[in-house]
Amino acid sequence: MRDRPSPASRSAARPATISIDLAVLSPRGGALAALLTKAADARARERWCLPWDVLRGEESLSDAASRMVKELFGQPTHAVDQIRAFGDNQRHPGDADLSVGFMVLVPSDAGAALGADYSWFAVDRLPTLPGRQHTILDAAIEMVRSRLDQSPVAFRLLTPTFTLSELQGIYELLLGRRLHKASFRRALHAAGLVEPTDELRSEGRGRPAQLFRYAPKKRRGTRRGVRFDLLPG
Amino acid sequence: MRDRPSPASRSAARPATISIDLAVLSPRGGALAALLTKAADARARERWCLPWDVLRGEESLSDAASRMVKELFGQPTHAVDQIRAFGDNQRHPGDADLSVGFMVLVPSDAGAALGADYSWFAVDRLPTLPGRQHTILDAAIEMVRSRLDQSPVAFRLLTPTFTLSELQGIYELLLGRRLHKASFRRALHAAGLVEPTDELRSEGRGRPAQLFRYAPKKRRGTRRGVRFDLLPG
DNA sequence: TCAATAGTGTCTGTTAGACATTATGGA
DNA sequence: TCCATAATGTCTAACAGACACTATTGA
Repeated sequence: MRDRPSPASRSAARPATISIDLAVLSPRGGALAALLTKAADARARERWCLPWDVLRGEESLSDAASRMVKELFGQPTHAVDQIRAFGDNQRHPGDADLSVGFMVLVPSDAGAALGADYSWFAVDRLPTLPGRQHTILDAAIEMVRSRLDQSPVAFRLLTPTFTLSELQGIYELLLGRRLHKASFRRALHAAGLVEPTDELRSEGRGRPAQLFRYAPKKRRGTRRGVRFDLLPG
Repeated sequence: MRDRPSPASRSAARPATISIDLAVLSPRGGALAALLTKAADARARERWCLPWDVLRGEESLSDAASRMVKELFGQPTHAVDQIRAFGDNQRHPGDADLSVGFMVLVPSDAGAALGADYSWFAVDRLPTLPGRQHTILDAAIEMVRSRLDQSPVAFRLLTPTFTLSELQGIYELLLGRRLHKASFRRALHAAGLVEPTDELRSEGRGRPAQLFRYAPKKRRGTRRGVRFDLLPG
């Protein structure tokens, strides 16, 4: 590259097959879970893997991922975020040369119409996955955690209206750490991310909780990211 | 995807050519600059573009990027970070179906041996680039900015030893905002990222500055990212 | 001596983190 | 009534942000 690359060196290009792999994350039973699907491997054993497909025709990467999400969940379109490309020599169920991973966050009520080949697994209780897909899933989890305090990813894991305890639960799930309730609410109020509805929800015994919706105020004056108070543990 | 994809639908795969594109960033003349190279386009006009190459053989993505960096800069190996894959229908100089962008951060003294086909351009004074590479460069700049307070990217833009004013200059460059000197140093000390050497550097007139090196302490007790004080402006 | 840059001490308003208390439902 | 959960008020230590000052060199 110190000299301009010769046409000869560039001709070493090898056409490659590209897959799109989805890391679909959702809160299930108090834990962060990933959506896996059953696939028979070469020896006809049943194995679990991430939902994936090959990239078609002139389709763009994000269009392909959105199409797959629509096929999985139907009309309500969930946002997709590209993680990155994964091209090391790890195993992929489609033997793709290159896989582009996408992170999809869905609320706990999504996926009711999924077929029997699909199941949710808590991310700390995963079955064995093809090596590359395991890497993709790890990267997705790290991505959602790292974005927690900069972007409203938590709300994509919640139904349109939610209680503040549910919201706090999402943060605790992703941070793996208990948060302080009063400080959490104060920080949330300062961030101006939610607004109350006039509905309440009674959750067994105890005082009913007010329902909130995600309603970010235009711009918060402070440069700081939304940082929430942590318990000493 | 609600039903398992049929072999027929998966057979729609189209072999693709993949390029590796480098967004090499470095501080030059008080501004953040990108390394571009001259390339003749189809009509033999000279155009500038990011350094790129096709992905070869069984080479992994990061190996390919590292190889390109080594070819550009020689022995001292600079770290590479993948940005993401770029596959939309924007123009690429090699007409690659898919391009994987990498961010490379190099100090201001790197690149002395680069050929005449290479030149640094301040990122706010760029020539016209192929559309996809412009997108890659924008993503690289956003990436380095977003990582500033979470990971030690600033030190990769500095020589091994540096003055605190130089370090502060890097932060100001990337944040596009002046910082408060005393607060910057206090926050830096609290973060435990640097240690003084016993050398001084005299920079024209004024008191000579102590040289520091990057030496992160194992773990800072605070959960917070390294956040530096900002001037009101 | 002046100018210019390096580096430090201290003050203050804000807030993270913790405590305690009240509110409101179900069993 | 008791208990469980929701929601709010207040205290305190820590710190962001700012100001003012000292230190050390070249011109």
